[in-house]
Order: sequence, then C-alpha cells, then structure tokens
Amino acid sequence: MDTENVIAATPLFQGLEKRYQKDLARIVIKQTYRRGEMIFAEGDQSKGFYIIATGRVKVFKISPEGKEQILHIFGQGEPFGEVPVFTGQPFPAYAEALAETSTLFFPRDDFIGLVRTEPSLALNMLSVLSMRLKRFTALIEDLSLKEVPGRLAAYLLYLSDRSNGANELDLEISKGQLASILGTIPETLSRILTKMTKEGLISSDGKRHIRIKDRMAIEQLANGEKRLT
Amino acid sequence: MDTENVIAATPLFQGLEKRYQKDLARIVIKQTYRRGEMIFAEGDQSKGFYIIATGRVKVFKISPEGKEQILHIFGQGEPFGEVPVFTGQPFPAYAEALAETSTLFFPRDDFIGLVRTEPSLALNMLSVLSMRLKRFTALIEDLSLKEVPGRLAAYLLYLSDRSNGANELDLEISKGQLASILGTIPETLSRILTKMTKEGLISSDGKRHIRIKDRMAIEQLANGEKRLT
DNA sequence: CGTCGACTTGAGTTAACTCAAATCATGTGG
DNA sequence: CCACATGATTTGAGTTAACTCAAGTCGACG
Repeated sequence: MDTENVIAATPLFQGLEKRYQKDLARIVIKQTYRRGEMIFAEGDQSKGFYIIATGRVKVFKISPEGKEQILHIFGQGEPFGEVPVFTGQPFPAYAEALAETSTLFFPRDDFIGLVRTEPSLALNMLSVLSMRLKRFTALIEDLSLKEVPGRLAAYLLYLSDRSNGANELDLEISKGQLASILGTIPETLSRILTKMTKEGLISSDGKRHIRIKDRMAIEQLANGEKRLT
Repeated sequence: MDTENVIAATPLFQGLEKRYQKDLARIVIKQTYRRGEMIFAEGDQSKGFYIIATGRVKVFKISPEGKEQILHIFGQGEPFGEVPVFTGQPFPAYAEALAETSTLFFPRDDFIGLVRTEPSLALNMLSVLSMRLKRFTALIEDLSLKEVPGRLAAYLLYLSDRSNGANELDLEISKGQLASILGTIPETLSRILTKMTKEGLISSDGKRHIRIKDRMAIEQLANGEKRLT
C-alpha cells in the first residue's frame, strides 16, 4: 500500500480534505523495522510521531529487574508516540516492533502546523488521545482493583467484543506477551488458564486459540463477582 | 474570583484571544459542590467538562468490594471530565468534591465549536490530554512494576518536586486518600511509613507533615534499587 | 533427530491483604 | 474546660494471591 492510501485509510485523518492528505503524504517519512527492533526508548527526545502502515508495535514500560508492562499493542492504521508531540517532553515509554513493521513518521513541526489550519484534524487527534486515556483508565482499574483471573477474563471479553461477540478467540500474541499485558508473569497466567479450563469456563488448544464456554461465569469473573476456586 | 478571571488564569486558555475568553465566560455554567458530593458517576452521560475555580476534586475508580483507586486529584484551574467530550462516550470514572468546590461547566457543543475556530485552544487541550496520558503511564508503571514502598517514595519525590525540591512536605490529603492514590490500603501505608521512619528515610509529625531525611535512599527506593528491610 | 524457545508444573517465599482491636485526634455539647 | 462520640490511624495476627526459582515438557524447525 502506498503512502497516500495508508493516510486515506487512517481513522486519524478521516474527514480531512484530500489536499491536506496530499500535503501529509509529502511530509511523512517511511520507515521499516525488523521484528524485535526498538523504535524509540523511554527518555528519547521526540521529533514526531508514527502511524503503522503494516505490522505491529508494542509500547511498554520495563522495571530494573526486567519485568515488562505492555501499555498497548498497536496495529495497522494506529498512531503511536504522539504524547511528546504535544508535551514537548521525551517519550515516556519504549516502543518495539513485534513483527516486520513499516511506519509513516510525521515530523512534529509540520504536523502541528497542519493541526493549526485543520480543526477536524485537531478534533480527530483529541478523540484518539481521549480513547487512549479511557483505555489507560481501564488498565489502571484492572491492575489496582482486580486479581489476575479477573484481568484475564476482562481481556477475553475485550477480544470477543472486537470480533463482534465471537466465542472462538485468537490471542494473536504469545502467552508471554499476554502476561505482560495483564501485568503478571507467564507462570501465573499458565496456572490460571489451566484453572479456567478445569472449571469449564474456557477450552484451549494449548496454543493461541481459546473458546469461551461459559460467558456468564467469565463476565462475573471480570466484574469481581466470582473467583476461581 | 469571577468567571472571566478564572478563565484568564486557567492554563488551558492561555494564548486564547480576549474576545474568545469572553465568549467562553458567556457559555459557562457555575456550579458548587459540598465536601463529599458526587460530581459525576462512572457511566453517566456527559454534556461537557469542568474547570475548578476553587476547591479540590478526586477522580477515581471503585471495585465491587469498595476498594478505591484515585486516578488524579485536581486543584484550582485544572480541567477534568474532558474525555467524554471527545469520545462521545460516558464518563469512565467517578468524580467527587474533596472540599467545598466551585466549578465552571463548559457545555460540550459550545466548546467543540470554539475548538474548531481556535487552533491554540485545540493545541492547549491536546497538551492537557497528553500530560494526563503521561501521568497515567507513570501510574500504570507504579502499580505494575513497583512495590508499595517504591510508589510511596516516588510520590514523596513528586511532592518535593512540586514545591521545588523542598524536604518539608505537606501531604495535603488524608492517609486514607494517599493509600488510595498509591493503590494500597491505609494499614499497609501506615506500616510502611513506620518502617521508613525507623530506617531514618523520613520523619513525620504523625499528621500530614513529612520531612525527607535521606533523599538518596528515597530515590533508590523509587527506582527499585533498594528495599525496606 | 536434536536444539531452541515457549510453555507448564512444582515447591517454597513473600508482599500485601483481611479482620479485629487498640489508640489517637477532633469537634461538640454540657 | 471536660467528657464523650466519631472518624482516622496504627498495631497485631493470620491468610493468600502472586511471585521466584527450578525442573520438566512440548512444539516448530533446521
């Protein structure tokens, strides 16, 4: 897919006049990253933000002991690394490609100039940041107020919603990455998946496929109305 | 302080032309809340957002068992409740006045109209949301990657920074509220304060005043390079 | 078929929780 | 100004979810 088509297909740029989209296409810089490659590090100075043309990127924090907390995994058409564009401060987290990934890089000054002249772009960006705040709010709630089984249950329901209510889920990521999203470690996640299977809430092929067998119980788990025994 | 002066003194409206500030003053609705009064609840439909003229407001999540996680405490001149303005969804958290509080309420549609015509307002709002994202990122990191003593240490350093590096700190809030900010419970916080005092990192009057006695050690705690024994 | 990384399972430890009780602080009415 | 009521904080004792460390087991791929 060429640059202009990527831009046209990106939600952030919906409602933006064609000529501005063309302007954007002219200022972006294409970049590609290999699986595992670092895109930016916490503390790095920022010169702009990214949109994913193809591939996947994880944005995460890491502790001195090496435990990792994934903030979000971004896929096609999603912007990431915007925060420093508007705060003027360094990146507050790390970003790494989870697969071969190509991005469009938008230099900060050009982009801000365009925001000044295009209110719909500003409103789209406000919407993107607001959605992200909402997600983070949910993550904080999970980490602080739910136990790991509840977080996993909420995550399964989230995946199900994304594929409009399906009971057959594809995790799309490794169990290790999932543990890092849920704020736990692979051993704990593994034990909980085993328990949920034994209690008949889910079944699994042991790989990345999971079937929701008792949605009611999973919802109760996610809402803290129930616990695994 | 009258409405126009509050608006003129609010960072969000810096750089906004006088005439737009006057427009704003005309569309806002003044509201006051007593200590403990709920301003909005999670799930409520939003019609706009708030700026604090005087007083303090906590925004928080709560679990079915009643444990509370404070997302942020807002003070004079700070806007809150903006997320639903740009997502169109209900409030993702609760807001409650911590003291007698007066707010200016900005109706959504009027405000969005103004954002469309005033790029500097849009950029200011983008900056506010980005700062908030950064704070939430730090909170997620604390909850997921630090133990409670580390979170407390980070919070003390945050307070110290805010009063440009002072060693004499005023908590400004009750220990119970502080526990809720740190994602723990009052008993645990109390034990940790006792330990930190015994190890000579801080001294306290038992109330809301704390003195940093060993900043180096507190920084190490906050960075996970050290633990309480 | 062997190797490597991902995942699972087992055993032991621990930070933080719950529940209960004691103590302290503050404000009110007498 | 004192005595008590109420709420906040601290302390004690016991429990537990989730962690660490270690040892398998599984699966994909060369």
